[in-house]
Amino acid sequence: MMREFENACRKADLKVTHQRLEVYRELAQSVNHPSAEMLYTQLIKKLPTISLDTIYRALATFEKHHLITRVQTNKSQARYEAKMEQHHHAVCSICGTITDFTWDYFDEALVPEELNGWGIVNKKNAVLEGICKACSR
Amino acid sequence: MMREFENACRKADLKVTHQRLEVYRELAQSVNHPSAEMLYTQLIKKLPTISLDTIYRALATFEKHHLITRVQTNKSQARYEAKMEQHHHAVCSICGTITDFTWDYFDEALVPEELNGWGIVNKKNAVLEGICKACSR
DNA sequence: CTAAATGCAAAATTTTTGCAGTCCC
DNA sequence: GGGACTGCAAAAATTTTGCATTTAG
Repeated sequence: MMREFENACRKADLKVTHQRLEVYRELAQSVNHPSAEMLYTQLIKKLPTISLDTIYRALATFEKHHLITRVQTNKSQARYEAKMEQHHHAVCSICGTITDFTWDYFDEALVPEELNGWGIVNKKNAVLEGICKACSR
Repeated sequence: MMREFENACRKADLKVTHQRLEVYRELAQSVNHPSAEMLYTQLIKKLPTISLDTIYRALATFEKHHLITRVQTNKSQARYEAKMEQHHHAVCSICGTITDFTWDYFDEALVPEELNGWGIVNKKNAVLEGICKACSR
């Protein structure tokens, strides 16, 4: 996985630095779509000298080169994910947890006629909102 | 429309103030899913003494009472809309414009089995990303 | 060696809060 | 009149930037 990432960096003319590798590794291992701050809290344990702005810069760079995705949220903090395969999100309104899921039926659907003149559609995602099992007790 | 809003406020025990009415009116008239800042720029023309924090507070209050919606974006600024009928968004990656559309086929679809154990789904939305007509030249 | 990346500090942006005064109900 | 709301100012939270130094290629 890290091998793939390194190759993607080289292909994009990005230098493979220790910090970038660790930021990516931490993000890829996370299941919780972390923010820059959350990554920082984790990373500083292993890399005591890493700075928050390096993480911001790494994330922005990765996103620009489509190595990671900035997740759509309605919270003030930006959150990220390394998973690039087509998938969707279910967001708990109480705890804010974002759960990934796949939905072939949706992926195969054609966009409505209403959008025919809109432009070029590159990405099509579903966002569900509700209350997760854990919070509904 | 403003009448409806006033009633909704009373039902929610919210005082109907001049500022709140104007914030709501401006948002309801906007087609561009504005941010607090954008609303402020508009509103100050008519209400020279209104402050930005009042707008933030009004928006937060309206959202809490489900009178408006905070739109999911991957930009740092929060954006809002007054339209509460079920609809979806197409976002232009270049200019950031958010276009509303309806999609009955999607609305009627059942969520995938994979999500059966997740919890209670309250809302189901599609977000398309692409390049709008104007930007694709 | 050189351009790009990092760390530090400082600034910019966006949002929230405390408090005194004002206004709706 | 009383509690909710507003405006002001100040703070908090989040993100970006300038610059000297370090590092990957």
